[in-house]
Order: sequence, then C-alpha cells, then structure tokens
Amino acid sequence: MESNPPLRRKVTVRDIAAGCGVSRATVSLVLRGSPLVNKDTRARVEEELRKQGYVYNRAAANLRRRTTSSIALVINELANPFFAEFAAGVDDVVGEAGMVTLLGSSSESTKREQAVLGSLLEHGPGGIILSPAEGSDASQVLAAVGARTPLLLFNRELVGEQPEYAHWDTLALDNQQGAREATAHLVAQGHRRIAFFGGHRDSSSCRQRRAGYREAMQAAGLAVAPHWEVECMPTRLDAARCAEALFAADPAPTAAVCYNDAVALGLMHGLVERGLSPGREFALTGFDDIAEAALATPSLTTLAAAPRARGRQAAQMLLDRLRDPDAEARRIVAPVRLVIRASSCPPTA
Amino acid sequence: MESNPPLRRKVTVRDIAAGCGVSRATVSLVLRGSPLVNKDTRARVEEELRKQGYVYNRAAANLRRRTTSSIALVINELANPFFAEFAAGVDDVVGEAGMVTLLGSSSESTKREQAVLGSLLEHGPGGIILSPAEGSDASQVLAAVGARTPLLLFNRELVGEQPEYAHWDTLALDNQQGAREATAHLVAQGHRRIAFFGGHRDSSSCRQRRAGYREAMQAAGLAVAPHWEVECMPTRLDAARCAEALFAADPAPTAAVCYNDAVALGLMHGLVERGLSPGREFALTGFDDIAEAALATPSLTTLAAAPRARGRQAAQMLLDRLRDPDAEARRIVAPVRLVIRASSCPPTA
DNA sequence: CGCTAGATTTGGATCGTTCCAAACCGGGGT
DNA sequence: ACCCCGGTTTGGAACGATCCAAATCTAGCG
Repeated sequence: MESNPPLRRKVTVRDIAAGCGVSRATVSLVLRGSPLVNKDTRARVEEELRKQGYVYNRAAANLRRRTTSSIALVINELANPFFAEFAAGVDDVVGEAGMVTLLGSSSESTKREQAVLGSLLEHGPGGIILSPAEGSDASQVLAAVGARTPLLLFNRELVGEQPEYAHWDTLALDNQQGAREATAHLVAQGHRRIAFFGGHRDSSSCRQRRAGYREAMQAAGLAVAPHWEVECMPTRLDAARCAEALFAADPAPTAAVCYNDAVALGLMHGLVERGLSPGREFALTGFDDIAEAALATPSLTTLAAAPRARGRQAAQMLLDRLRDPDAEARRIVAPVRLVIRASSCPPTA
Repeated sequence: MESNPPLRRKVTVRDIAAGCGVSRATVSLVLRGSPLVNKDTRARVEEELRKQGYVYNRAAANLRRRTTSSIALVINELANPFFAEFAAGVDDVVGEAGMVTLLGSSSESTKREQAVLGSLLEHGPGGIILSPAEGSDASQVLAAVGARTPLLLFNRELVGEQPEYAHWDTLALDNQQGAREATAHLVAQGHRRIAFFGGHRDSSSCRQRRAGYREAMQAAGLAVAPHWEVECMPTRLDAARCAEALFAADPAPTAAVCYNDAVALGLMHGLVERGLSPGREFALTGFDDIAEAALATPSLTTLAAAPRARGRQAAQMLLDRLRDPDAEARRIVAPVRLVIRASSCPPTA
C-alpha cells in the first residue's frame, strides 16, 4: 500500500509530528513511554512511527539529556580466546542494560592503546573497561582518560600505579592462589622437582603466578633450581621452542606449572618432540582453561578463570559505578578453580 | 600552577573560545586543522585546549555534519576464535580509518540478532557488518536494518535471500573450492574411498563444502557410498561420537574430508578409540586452520581461511561502500588455502 | 590616501531530541 | 458566569559542534 520511495533524508520527530498533527514534544513523550500522553494520541503517533520507519537518534538525545548509552571496551588482544570470551561476557551485560559496547583493540601496543582510548573517549562512553597492554603506564592512561570517565581495570596492573589512581575499580584473577594450588597439586601427586614454565618477567600476572609457585614450593620444603624457571613468549610456538631449556642442566624437573594453557600446550608439543610423553613421563598444568584444554591429549589440568563470567562481572561493576560515581573504589580478586585432568600425572617410578 | 578543581561540567568549544578570546567558529576550525586559521591563533587555541583538558564531542559534530564515525559489527558467536580473529581484523581497519566499532553479539539467536541490530542502529553507524546467526531471515534483517544503512554479510547466506536484497555486499569463503582441493589432495595421495564427515545439512557452508567434495569425487571418477556422508553437530564431542558411522557398512573409507577442524579433531579422537591411528591408517583434512590444527598429533591438513585478513577485508569493503553508496554490490568469495600437514597420509598398502 | 584582493575571524542558524514553563481544555464547584 | 483543577499538549531554548554568509583586518597599489 504505502510504499514510500527511498527517501534520502532521515525521518525525525519533526516528520512524525507533522505526519499526525501533534507537536515534537508530544512525539518525544511517546518515544519515551511517558504516562502523560493520552492513549489515543499515543496510538496515533505509534502508527505514524511505524508507517514512516522512524529510527531513534540516540546521539541527539544523549546530547540534550547529557547522558550516555555506551561503554568502551579496550582489549589488549582480542584474538586471544580468553579475551574474546571476556568481551562476549561484557557485551552480554552491556546489551542487557540497553547500552552498546564500543570496541577497541590495542594489540599489546601501549601506543595503540593511547590512540584507541582517545578515539573512544570522543564518543563519550559512560565508562571504560580496560584490559591494559603489556607495559601500559598508569599516568599515561590517566592522561588519556581524564578523571571524568570511570575506568575499570581488568586482569593486569598498570606500571607505576600510585595511590592517586585508587579511584579506579579493578577486577583481577587470583593468579597467586591459582599457581599455588597447581603447584601443591603436583606436589601431592608426588613430584619434587617442579618447574615454572613460560610467561614474561614484566607481566604482572606472570609475576603473581610465579610468586604463588614459589610459595607453594617453599611451603613443601622444596628448593627451586635456577633453570626451572624458564621465560618465553606466551605463545605455543615459542613455548615449544623453549622446552629444551628445562633439560639443559641437571637435575631435570619431572613436572611444570605453566604460565597459561597456550604455553602448556606448546610445552606438550616440545616434550613430544624430545620423545617425552606428557601426562605419563612428565606432568604439567596450565592456566585459563581455554576450550582446547579439555580436548588436548592428554587433557590438560588447569585453572579455570571463567572469562565469560568475568566479563559479565566487569560490566556489572562498571554499571554499578555509573549508578553511584562516588562510591568507594572496588578491587575484586576473582578466585580461579583448579580443574584436574590427565596431564598432571604422578611421577614415573 | 593552574590546578583546576575537578569541574563537573564538560569543557566545550565555548569554554575554549572564552578562555583565549576568540569565537567558537575559530576554535572549531583549529580542531579540524583548517588551513584558514592564523598560525599564532592556532597556537594560542591549542594551548588552551591542552590547559583545559578539552575532549572533542564527536556525537555533537556528527549531528551537525550529518556524518558518522562508527561501524556496527554483529557477530553470531564472538567466543569462537575464528570470529574473534575476524572481529580483531575488522577493528584494526575501522580504527585505522579513525572510526570506532560498535560491537554486538547475537549468540546464534535470531531474536537477539534483531534486538542487537535495532539497538546499534539507534547509534547511527555508517554501516553494518553482519555475520548472521544460523537461520537468520533476509526479510527480517531488512526490516531491522532498513534500506538506508549499508550492510555487509559475512560468512553465511541469509534464509530466503531474494534478488531484491542484492544491494548488500557479501564476503564469503570459497567453501566449495576448498573442499574440492582437499578431496583432490586425498585422491592424489592415492585414496579411492573418501568420506565427507560432519556438518549440518541446513548450514549453507556445509552444503557448499559437500558440493565441492562431490565434484572432486566425480572428477576423479570415484563413486560415493551413502554411508560415507555423515552428519553431525560441528563440535568435537559429537564428531567423536559419530566416527563409528563411517565403519557401519562396507566398504569402509580410508580417508575423510571433514566439515571443519573441530570435527576433524573430534574424528581423530573417535578413530583412536577404535584403534585406528589417524595420519597413518586413516587420512583426514579439516577446514579453518584454527590454532590447534598445527599442533594436534598428527598435525592437521586443513584449509586456511585467514579470519583476521577476512576481517580487514570486510571492513575495507564496507568503507569503500560508504565512500560510494551507489556502486554496484560486490559479492566476494575469498579463496582458502590448502595447508598440507601430517594427517593426510597416503593409504596403507 | 582611498581602495581592493586576500587572509582571518565571526555571529547567528542548524543538526535531532529533550527540557521547561506556560497554555489549553473540558468539567465541576461556588 | 467565573475560577480552579487535573489531564494533555505545546512552542521556544538548549545540548555541543559546524556551516555559511558576512564582517574585519592587512597590506599593497595607483
């Protein structure tokens, strides 16, 4: 029937108002479901909205109302399944709250992180969830973000974080406790020579995990040989390459707590290449519980961080903060759960 | 020195103008780097911008200029590494173009897809990249998106797609050619009895891959036994469960082209459970080249789809479209690359 | 010294929506 | 008749930035 030719101009409240003989203000009231407007008028306006194919211009509304309807999400490495799940969780909750997620990826570059933060801020997000790039600096982030926009830090600490920035909420994983549990588990399995494998010295999560490992070793009265602490890039490829470092000197370890799952899977590969069977002749644990961990051979004992749940939690924390900007900053450390699978075998006799 | 107490109000061009005794218009010119403004004035204004900590309000600018600076990205399943990589690629290019990505995830639900599209549209994105949920319907998408906003479809076809929607650009993977190459590769290895394993009948990508398989079989003059075409959910678990179907009747295949990597890895698992050694007694290929493919044992021959590159390409296509809205619709089928690894062994003598 | 081309600057008006104070309207009370 | 009342509706002004036509300011020229 009413086949409008594809107009060039967008249809606005003005068009609707003209179309059904009321004022812009009335249309606006209808759009926001105000109880002030008369039933009949409302019906008439709603019909017109449909007929003209109106789409709400939230940017204009936000401008006038001085509100916002978006959250910025800046991820250090979106291609990593852990962060992808996290992002999915964030977007779930943000979407449920009727807002949209502005996405930015820093690719682990602090330079890009700065640029991305600047660009996203221009769109006036209500708040920011930041999973910082490695080496990201607190004062630089503060400079880019300003003190006006709430920020939630996920997963990593910033370099040089000072008390002055304490108004930022944080959500972290309990890296230390996790690594402690994994180490204790291997000890309980009977291992005495346990390595900590992978990760990068200046990553805060690596430091924390290593600290947990050392604590557990000390608690068990076990010494740590220098060549049992091996650094490598947090990728499978580099992990496979670095496997040999574990066996460069005597005594060789019989088990390893790995920085994360990717590293653990890489190490498995490296072990196989050396003729060692992971899960039988060498025990190992991961961290993250990525999807593959359960399906690798052997299946990987690891620490589940439930990234999607963390994403939901982060978004919820930020929404809470928007509701109450002056509440005290929250620093939540989310527990991780040890998932025992086949890779953490007892030592061979 | 100049320690402004944390103002509540945002600082606007008006404040800057007042602060250094010029008009709003001049400040605006400076902000956009216009060559019209005098060197000294520019310096003065820029100093003031810095001093007051001005942040550009792009929403207001877009309103006046009737432009946009965002792209909407709607993904059927963000937690899937393939799509996460894709999203990362999109965001790379969008960011390079000085725009931001509005993220939405539909979780494979057409209902949520509708809601997400509606919500994102209110923010007036310049265009939309949609990786549809399974079963997503062309007319419904059209209703949600309208004819005004450019849309690029990635990876899947819509149900009931009609010529009338032909103005949408599409970027798909060359599923058919990929499956053809994989099959031909197995034929070249000496196999005669080759199965097509996994996938779901009503998924367009599965239909296309199976078509490629049949073509290659026919081209090689090989017949296809009915029980060589096995359906299963595209998950490892179900694939492992369905492995036996291949051996339910004689003659059993000696190789299989799998719907994707997940299925192939599941099938490997199923083979091992039957006492068959994949990559030695049974050959198989996957599709996608997920990170694990290279590290599985045996390493998996598969078709690399380069999701990040596809993401960059999709974003570029959409940007091109924004530049020239009336150009003819492009329907690009991206080639996939056969990566030969250990799993596609010759048949046992 | 008046005059003009070129370089810079500027005061509204405007984008689409919401806020606000005031106007309108049909009855009921006095 | 008049006033008042709750229920509805409405015409500007405003949000922050940009566009545009016009104003202002040089400096050079005859």
